[in-house]
Amino acid sequence: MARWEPGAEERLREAALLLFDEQGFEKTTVAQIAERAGLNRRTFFHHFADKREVVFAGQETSDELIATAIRTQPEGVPPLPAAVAGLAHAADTLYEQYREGAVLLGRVIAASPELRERELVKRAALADTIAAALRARDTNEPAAAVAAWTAVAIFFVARNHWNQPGNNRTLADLMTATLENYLTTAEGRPGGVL
Amino acid sequence: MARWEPGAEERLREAALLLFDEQGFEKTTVAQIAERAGLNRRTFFHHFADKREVVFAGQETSDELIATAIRTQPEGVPPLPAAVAGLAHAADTLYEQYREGAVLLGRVIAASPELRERELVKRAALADTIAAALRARDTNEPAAAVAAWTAVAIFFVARNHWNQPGNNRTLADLMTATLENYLTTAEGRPGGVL
DNA sequence: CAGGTGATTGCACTCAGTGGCATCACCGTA
DNA sequence: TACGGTGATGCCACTGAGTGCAATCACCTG
Repeated sequence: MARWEPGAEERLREAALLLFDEQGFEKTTVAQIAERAGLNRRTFFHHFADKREVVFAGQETSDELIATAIRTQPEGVPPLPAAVAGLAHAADTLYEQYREGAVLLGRVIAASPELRERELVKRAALADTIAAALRARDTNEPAAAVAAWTAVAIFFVARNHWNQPGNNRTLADLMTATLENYLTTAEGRPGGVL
Repeated sequence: MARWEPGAEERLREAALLLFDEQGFEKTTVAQIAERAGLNRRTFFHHFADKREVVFAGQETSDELIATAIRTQPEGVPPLPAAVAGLAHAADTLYEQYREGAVLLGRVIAASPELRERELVKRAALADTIAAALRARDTNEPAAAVAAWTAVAIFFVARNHWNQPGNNRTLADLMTATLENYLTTAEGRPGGVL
């Protein structure tokens, strides 16, 4: 007989998400999360660096995958389409599986300023990864940074659609459409609404 | 004779910046800041909502100014150039005065993850303002969000150059140059005629 | 069976942030 | 001059996040 029930981390994550959804992130204490998971407050901090991390854990963006997906785009492809294509490829591999939990997750994050703040950090890290990959394709530094942030914006705009309860298009599909729409709209031509 | 020395808020800000620069943000306690400013710990929180805010206070982005600057761009101008032009116009009015303090401020923020995190929140708020202004110019929703984040990226890339000790170009000038460079290299349109 | 490993726990601590209340110069008004 | 309101400041006590350290104890290995 095991001394501890297995899956402590998963239990903590689940308890946290439910409590955050019920009471809000700010009104939920780590002690409550631990108690619902049948664990000690101290144990929570052995699994997650802080209270916010429990929401984002498991969403490792796999920098390696994204970077190589961008680097291996055909040579002639300009930076922004290359970044979006690489990101879309990686997104299909990484994100498509989370589809069920994504709605709850999105609601919880949207409801809390502190969690939105942490998500921005993830965004920035993603942008840095993309920018580095673009520089490796000989894009100059300022353009790489700007294109990276544009690609990230496209990713999150697409993800917000993908998150919608009724949606059944793939994330990669939505990203391509968002890029298309952005480029045609930015040029001032009518049409192309996502 | 006044009961209190005037300029408490300014004294707190100055003490905080110096201490952050000397010891780092994380190793500095609010009690230390207050003590150096000759004030009570509690008083600090009467002036600033939290420890991070003392760094960003006074950098109000004046949403109103930016929004109108974007909205009043000539009608034919497409979203991204309109956003950048409006932002550049507002930047000249708002930022050019802070030039002296900007180097120290930049160094302090760059050195602390917590402060970089807070700066991202300001970025996101700026992007929301810009996106709203673009929608008011009849840009469709997804394109407005993407163009807004691109404009913000251009702004911060330009600001990093502007922050450099040797620099003597204006922020607006650098923004225009960054946009120019981005359009010619990143989106794959020869000549960069957006 | 002895010893090491690792997940868990308990305790005590620092520090951010908050709420409530007291203080007291200053200002306007009677 | 007196009086009451205002607002910046100070003090006390509290909650809760996050940390350091040591102890526990099932399980594994030699």
